[in-house]
Amino acid sequence: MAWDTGLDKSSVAYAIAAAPEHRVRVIAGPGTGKSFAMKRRVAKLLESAIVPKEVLAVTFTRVAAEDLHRELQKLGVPGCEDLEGQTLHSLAMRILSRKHVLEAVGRVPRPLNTFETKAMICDLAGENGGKRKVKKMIQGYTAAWAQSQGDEPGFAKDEAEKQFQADLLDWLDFHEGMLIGELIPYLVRYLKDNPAAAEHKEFKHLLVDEFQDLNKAEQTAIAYLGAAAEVCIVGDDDQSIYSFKNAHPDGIREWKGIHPGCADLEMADCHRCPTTVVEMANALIAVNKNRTPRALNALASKGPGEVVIVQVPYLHNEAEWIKNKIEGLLGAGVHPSEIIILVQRAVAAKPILQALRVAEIPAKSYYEESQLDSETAQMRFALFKLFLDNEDRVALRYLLGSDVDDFRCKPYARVRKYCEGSGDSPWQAMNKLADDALTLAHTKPLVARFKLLTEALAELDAVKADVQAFIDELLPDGNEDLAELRALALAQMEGAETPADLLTGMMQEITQPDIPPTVEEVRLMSLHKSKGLSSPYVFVAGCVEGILPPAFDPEWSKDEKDAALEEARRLFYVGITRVKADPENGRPGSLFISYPQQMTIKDAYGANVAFKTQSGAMANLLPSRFLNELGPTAPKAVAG
DNA sequence: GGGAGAGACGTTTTT
DNA sequence: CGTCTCTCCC
Repeated sequence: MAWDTGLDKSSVAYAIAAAPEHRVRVIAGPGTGKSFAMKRRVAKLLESAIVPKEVLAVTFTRVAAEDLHRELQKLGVPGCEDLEGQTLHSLAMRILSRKHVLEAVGRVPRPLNTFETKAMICDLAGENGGKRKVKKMIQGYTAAWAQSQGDEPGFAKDEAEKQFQADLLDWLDFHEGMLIGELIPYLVRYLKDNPAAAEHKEFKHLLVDEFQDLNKAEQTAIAYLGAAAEVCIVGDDDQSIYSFKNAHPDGIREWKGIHPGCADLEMADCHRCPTTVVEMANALIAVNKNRTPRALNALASKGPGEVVIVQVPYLHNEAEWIKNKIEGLLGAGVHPSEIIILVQRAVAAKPILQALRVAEIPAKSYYEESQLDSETAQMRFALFKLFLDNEDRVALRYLLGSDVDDFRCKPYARVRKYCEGSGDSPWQAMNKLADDALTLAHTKPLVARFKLLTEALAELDAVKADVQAFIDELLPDGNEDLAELRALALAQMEGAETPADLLTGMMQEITQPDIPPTVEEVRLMSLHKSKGLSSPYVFVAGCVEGILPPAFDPEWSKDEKDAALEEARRLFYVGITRVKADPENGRPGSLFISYPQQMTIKDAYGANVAFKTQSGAMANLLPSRFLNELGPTAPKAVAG
């Protein structure tokens, strides 16, 4: 198929695919068909004899990257099977792992899993004012990196922070690991310090999706990688919802000004939502002051759709109402996978999931704790890493303390001190201690723990030739906490000849549980996770002040509060524009917005929902202010 | 290194 | 309101 097959020459999609400029910015509202346009642009590139390896298509989330990848595979243009859709993080990992880059950067790109950082936090807590302070300062450190352009983080405002930063870097250096938040900044620093590096010319074409979700460091990485290439960025500042990772809508707004001669294109026809929803979304987002005025075009062919706004007395009534509605839909022949429920808080999601389960409606909640999060599973996973590489210092450090609250930080500090003096690695030192070739005071429990670990490793080693036996040993059948991890390993078994082959797939799964592309259930998720999805039946539940928008930190300035409020409004905007109209197939596009009058004080505290008054054990809630901002086309709220 | 009692804090998320 | 964290004491 030629890249322009069926493309109207006057359409924006055609203009995007064909834009000859070296810099192209596309602002594409929800449901306007940006992936379609991007695909066509890639197809055109391939047809003009561009080598797939020289095309870099990146997005911010893995789900989006996989979508993009799948879409690119389907192009049907020669070479498309070699195209990759990837996240910026996976690209950074790949580049930082190259030998010459490793040497230039001087840090090992071995990212710490969240559970592994717990050991690090304990090690750093003693000297740095406790765990809470340490966590805060880690946050500050990565935030400073994220906001920087690849200079030294330099966030240390006082002696305490300076000391902490030095300790943190020492720890990471000694343990040969990296914080996830350091990956992109170190890539940037490498590119900045090595202007002659081949990586600057690795790509001839960059396509960046969801540009509004990139933080400053990520934007800078793109700028370096794309300096000698043609760059096309796509995004929508009205859908910028990741300020907590320091992404900022200004990045995409200012991009045009930074690149003179940049083609600036806009996709505004909403091919997804029913007209009522488009009009509501337009009214809502227009309330934001800090934005370029712009509106989605509603397409009459989509029909008006169906919108219901309902208030219920209690949180559990909301669950009940949603369940009843869904039962009705399923009875009318709707498939569960056509329904998504968006809730911004786990407490609000829980009763809904329960109600659906009781009614035997297949449902999946992305708030549900996965077995992979259990401590048992994490320890087994770390043990696996240590088995594959005894010198994995992060894994060893974690395992040496993972069975106790303080991670044995004091005895471990003695071992580390010995290592730094002698040049031994922790693995070597622990072996000497275990063999009585070395004695260090107050390390008995630590050594006892190490002996348990080496026994476990020896048992794994004895069966390593047989992958099935290996899995049985590492993840024994019948252990409830390990069932999921075991299933995962068994699923990877096909084609895995050695234990090492197993790791890659499992690693992926444990660190970032997949959202499968095809689902059979009703899905419950946060508004963030819903980005990129669309569905004929969308519920947005728990629309009360304190959740949507969330409560403001009293420490914030007026500007900070305004920014948070505008982002929350964008989040709601993203949520309601998930609705997909398909009138020809009996799917008009339905949006159900619900909110309870009361929830228990316990839930309110837990979810950080602000409330002023209470009646008995119940907190009185206020309807979200956004419900009044949906304009004249929004139906009146009804009691449910 | 463990237990009791007081105080802080609570959301969304990227490898 | 509950859970995690810190301090103090043995």
